[in-house]
Amino acid sequence: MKKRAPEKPARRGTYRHGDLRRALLEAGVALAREGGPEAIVLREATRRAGVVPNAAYRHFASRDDLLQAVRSAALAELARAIEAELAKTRRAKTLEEDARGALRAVGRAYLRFALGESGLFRTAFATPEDLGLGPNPARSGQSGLNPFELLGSALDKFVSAGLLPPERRPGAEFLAWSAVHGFAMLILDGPLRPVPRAQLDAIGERVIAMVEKGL
Amino acid sequence: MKKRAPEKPARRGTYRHGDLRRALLEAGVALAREGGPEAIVLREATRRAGVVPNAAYRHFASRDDLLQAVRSAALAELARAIEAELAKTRRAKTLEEDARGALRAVGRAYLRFALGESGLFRTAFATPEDLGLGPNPARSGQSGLNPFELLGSALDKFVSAGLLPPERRPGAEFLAWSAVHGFAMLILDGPLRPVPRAQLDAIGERVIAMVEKGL
DNA sequence: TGTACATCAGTGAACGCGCGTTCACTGATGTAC
DNA sequence: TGTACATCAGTGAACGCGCGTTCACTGATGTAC
Repeated sequence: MKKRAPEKPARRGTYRHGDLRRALLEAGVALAREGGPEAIVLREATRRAGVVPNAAYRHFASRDDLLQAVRSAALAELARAIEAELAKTRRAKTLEEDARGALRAVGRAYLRFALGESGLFRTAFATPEDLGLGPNPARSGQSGLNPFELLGSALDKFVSAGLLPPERRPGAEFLAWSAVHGFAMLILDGPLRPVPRAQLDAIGERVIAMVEKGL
Repeated sequence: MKKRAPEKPARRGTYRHGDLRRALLEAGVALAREGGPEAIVLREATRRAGVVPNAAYRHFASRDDLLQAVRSAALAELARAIEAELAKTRRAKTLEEDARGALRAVGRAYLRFALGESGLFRTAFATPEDLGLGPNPARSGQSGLNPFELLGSALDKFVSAGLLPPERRPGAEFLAWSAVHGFAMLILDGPLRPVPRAQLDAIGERVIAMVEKGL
């Protein structure tokens, strides 16, 4: 029984909103954070922005257009989370330690984001029109790399360190990504949901170790 | 622009249907096969069964009740697919070869099912109330084992063959499952969707190899 | 074997829901002269 | 500096959609006597 805000706009004072596009996008991100992609509801976003429902159409062509914008924002937030974890781990003594550290950091950050921001995580992977492995500033962190590219650069280090034969480098992203992504999915809407967090973290470490060893 | 069947029941002759519960379940499975869990629509199932919409409530408490029944059927079908693949691979010379063969069979069947029956696959993992790793005849194949248990028994062979230290056996299902499940998800509604099938199969083999090596 | 009756599977009609989206509008802003 | 006007952001009202679900009903079946 959610209390429902009145359909009419909240008080605003000015006739013009000023920055409605940004307000709608932020409302969309908030909705996604709270309830995943299906919680991104045009009318609710306009309610939160204090504006009449159809006003959204000045800034987004459709509900899906808003969804895709939120999705990009979610990917960018994931990229920043990975970057932050990488920054904590930098500077190992050997190339090998450095490479291993980077891959584990990417994996850990990915899993932490999936569990801690599950709404945004699910939104980031909501069935997309543009699948977007390629460079895209709207989906990148401060480094200008998106999550996929960040994983790729960790794998490049594996090659540099001699831990991964160059001929197995192409496509290696998908191996690592599959393991960690699958684990996240089994938790988020799969059979691992009831397992307590501490135990999940332990299995998560094993998943990452499996990738490291199995690549 | 789907053509819409008339809401009124198709001709039937008899007032009683005879086996409406089964008919609704089968319609539900067909819908899931065609379009995944969200395609399981009560009214459409009753249309296909040639019955008025509310007749469904004689046999299912709600739409979700039907969904869960379809979900169990989908899991059972997955179990049978795995069993079929296992049956093809049986009888290797050594325990070791046998174990590896079993694990690869499970992985291959899982991926083939995910790609070939993506609607049922997604339904099998639609967010569940009963998460169901435990034994459940409605979700099992001929062996009486459900998909999770079939994976488990392949891993038991790894332990018997000395390929996996017994202390790492608990939870090993989740490692293997994560990798293969994640790969399936990246294809079904993730960034691997546009990749051609042949290439996916190749990466799939590498994912399974990673699990085998990384466990 | 025949009839009365309880059972309950399927019918008929109707709800409310909240959404995305369209249309014709109004009124604030900023630019051209 | 002052006014006329085009622009276009936000308003107001309304749709249709198809769904899941509820209610009071009808009519076939099978069982008890």
